[in-house]
Amino acid sequence: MKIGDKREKIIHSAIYIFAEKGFHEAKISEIAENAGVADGTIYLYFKNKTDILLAIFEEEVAKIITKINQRLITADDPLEKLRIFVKLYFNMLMNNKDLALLLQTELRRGNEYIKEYYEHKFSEYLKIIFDFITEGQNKKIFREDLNPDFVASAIYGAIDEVSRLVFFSPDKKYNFNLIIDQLNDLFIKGLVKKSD
Amino acid sequence: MKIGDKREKIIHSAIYIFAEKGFHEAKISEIAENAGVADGTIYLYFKNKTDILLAIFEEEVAKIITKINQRLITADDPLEKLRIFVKLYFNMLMNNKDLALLLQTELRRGNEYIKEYYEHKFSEYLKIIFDFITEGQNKKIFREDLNPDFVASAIYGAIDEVSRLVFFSPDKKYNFNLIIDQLNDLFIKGLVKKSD
DNA sequence: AATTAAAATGAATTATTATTCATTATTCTA
DNA sequence: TAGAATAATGAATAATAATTCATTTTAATT
Repeated sequence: MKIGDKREKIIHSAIYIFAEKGFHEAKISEIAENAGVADGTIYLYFKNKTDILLAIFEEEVAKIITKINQRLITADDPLEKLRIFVKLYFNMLMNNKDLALLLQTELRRGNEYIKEYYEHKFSEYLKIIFDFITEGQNKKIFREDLNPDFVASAIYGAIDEVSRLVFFSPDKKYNFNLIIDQLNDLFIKGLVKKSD
Repeated sequence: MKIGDKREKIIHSAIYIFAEKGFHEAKISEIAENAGVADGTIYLYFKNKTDILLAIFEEEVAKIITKINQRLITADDPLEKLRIFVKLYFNMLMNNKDLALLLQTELRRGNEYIKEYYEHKFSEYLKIIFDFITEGQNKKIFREDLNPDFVASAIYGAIDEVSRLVFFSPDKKYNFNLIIDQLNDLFIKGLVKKSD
């Protein structure tokens, strides 16, 4: 086994077990078993249980933010940026269910260690949206009367909750592209029927 | 002290402590101390720690749903129902910060005991929105191409996340009525500037 | 192949807290 | 008001699970 592989394995087992049971109900011994290592081995790679959670946030969230930002700089129309963001972010959630559930539950906790992280890193997420909203307002494409902070939170929260609808309706077969289009449509055009 | 008062006191202390620390970090002894009773007393009113959490969900969420439904039947325009819902629900979150934080964190957990509750009771929330959305579509007020399930989740998630923005920006003084108006505006008219 | 160094193990330890229950206080009843 | 019944207490118990570390295994070096 390559160096570094073991750490990766532990991280991925932890994402899975944390998502499955929640941080506190997840036992180190379960993570170790799932990763195929001994309990003690985990402590060679991580200071303690919390340290695993923080490593997941630090590393995995950073990957996502980087990926989204890289894609967004290829567009310059704010409307297109919104569409790209919704598509990328929603698809990312769908393709990383365990990580998504973990972020959605544990990132919300009030724990001191997480709170610090939350306030710092989570705002980067919102900043991505905030930026193309204000850009759109400056370019007179988006309405200027809406506070971009509220809009950023609203869009983020909406995507998040719709992803949970999908996760918790395992019986239903959803068309992800349809969901993405409809979310964009709702944000862009609103609910009300156009009088044409 | 009146009969029943003690149970109420424990419930309210639990809401406070659970919201502050999270369910698992909250100690029975802390809840007892805050409520001004002995640790053992809590077990005269509740089977165990989880039972307190479930009681909070059962009782407090039921109150909210009842209140919203009672108010909604006084309106018949779906657009007005949307406005009423957003206003009532957002204000409820603002006026019950501890309960709001508790619902937002613990209701998302994957625990078996909560999952059962979540799937049953949480859907009642979404059903409220779902109903006036479909009503609006049937009356040709709302666009019919949007899946009302997605819209319900999106609206719920948006309000929830904006409430967290407010909770976690204690320095900023937000005008709640402005937020409510802007949320409604976003849902109803969308982001894009009207070409007039 | 022998020696040293690094990595991994998992049983034992430790710390934490939910829960119990023998005891005490309070309230009710006749 | 005495005696029974009910409610409350909180120190002791029990259960759980994170963490440690003496020992073993594997890898690297000469």
